Amino acid sequence: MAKSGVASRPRGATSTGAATRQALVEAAIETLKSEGFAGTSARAIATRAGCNQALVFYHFGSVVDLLLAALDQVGTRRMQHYRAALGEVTTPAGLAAVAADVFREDMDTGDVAVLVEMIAGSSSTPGLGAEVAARIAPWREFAQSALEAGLSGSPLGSVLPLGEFSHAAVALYLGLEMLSHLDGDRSRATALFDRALQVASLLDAFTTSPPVPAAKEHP
Amino acid sequence: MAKSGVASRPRGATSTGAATRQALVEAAIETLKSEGFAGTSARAIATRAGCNQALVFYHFGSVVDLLLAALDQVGTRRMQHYRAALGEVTTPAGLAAVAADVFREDMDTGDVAVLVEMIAGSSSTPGLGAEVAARIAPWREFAQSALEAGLSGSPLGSVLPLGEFSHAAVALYLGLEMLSHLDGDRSRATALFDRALQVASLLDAFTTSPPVPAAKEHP
DNA sequence: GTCTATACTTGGATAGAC
DNA sequence: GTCTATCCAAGTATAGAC
Repeated sequence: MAKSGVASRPRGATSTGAATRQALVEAAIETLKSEGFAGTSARAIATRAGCNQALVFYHFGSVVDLLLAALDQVGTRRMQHYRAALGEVTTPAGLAAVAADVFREDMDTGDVAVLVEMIAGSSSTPGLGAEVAARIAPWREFAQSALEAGLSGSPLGSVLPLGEFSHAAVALYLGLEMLSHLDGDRSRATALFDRALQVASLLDAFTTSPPVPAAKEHP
Repeated sequence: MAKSGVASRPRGATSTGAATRQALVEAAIETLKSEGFAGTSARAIATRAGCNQALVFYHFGSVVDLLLAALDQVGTRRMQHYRAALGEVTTPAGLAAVAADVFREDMDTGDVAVLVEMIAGSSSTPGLGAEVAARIAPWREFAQSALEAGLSGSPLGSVLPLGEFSHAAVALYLGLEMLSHLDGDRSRATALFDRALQVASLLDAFTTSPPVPAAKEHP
């Protein structure tokens, strides 16, 4: 009911405040990445957003609610990107290649660190755990559909227990991010994805891939 | 220097203070498990230990130093237990059975949650990351020797890149704990270990190996 | 060694001026 | 919508009595 239409805002004013709202979300994300859950206070966020601490409570009511909004943002952002990257993946090697790519990006952006910090931080705030869990669930579903897509051509697809594998995939992803972030060394994780690509390519070779209309990739 | 010998303590006195020191470490562990890194303050720990908040600083100098002592304690404790459980494992199925057992225990005790909280909490305190990383390293080494032991009889042992796999194993372990702890649902993780046991048993069957003593217990 | 008391800092949250 | 000012709770850490 508030937040209503058209917003006849005065000349030159800094928009409707939606801009600062967005700035706060973005600042919350960055603060979670670099300072962790324990270091992400209303003051720290506001400073990074270049605005006043009180605005956190005006726009979001509380710090944790802002943090959840940040988690939502990073979630939908990454999910869109993952879906696009998954694109026309139909083979194990294709899946592995995309996974390696995407993981490398996630190391660079640090987006997954936001997830990790929110999960670990959940223990300290009553009720937060359930909220975070609800926002993690889609990732498991996505992982499963990715596995299905990548193994659709392979006999493995109908044999492997994809429900359990998808859970493992999410867990592994989070664990790798956590360890890489800890010592700042992503080489171990990338080496692992390289290896996965090798194995997947081997799988491809064993699978008679009949149609596969020579992809529409462009160089 | 300090902490010197023999401590001719008065009759009936509560030992030399080593007892409260230990109580503080134990309380720190429990607080990390239930309140998370962000919720683990000197006051919270002292309350749980049944002593005064000032003793944290008397015995450990700072909260983070106590937390690191707690991490050490949980680390050596679990490492001892893991080594014992690994015992005479020489086959994939044996390894999988032990791993499932041990993970189930870790879910119950929550010891791995301490690791996870410390890793995630590292971001918020300068210098803590390196300390924690140093204490994680032994786990990767242990995982590797466990894999070597479990695959010693199998041709897989000489083919698989154990260095990379051990890193993945640690990451997976941490990730599974994190997710299980989040929604309080350990069924997904245990289902996964059950599945691993099936696969490992299959591997055993393909490997002509001498009579092997069966796993110690089964449901 | 352990406690009480206290100094100082930071954080969450609200009221009110602009 | 945004800022200043402020209240209050909680945290780290130290000093000093017992």
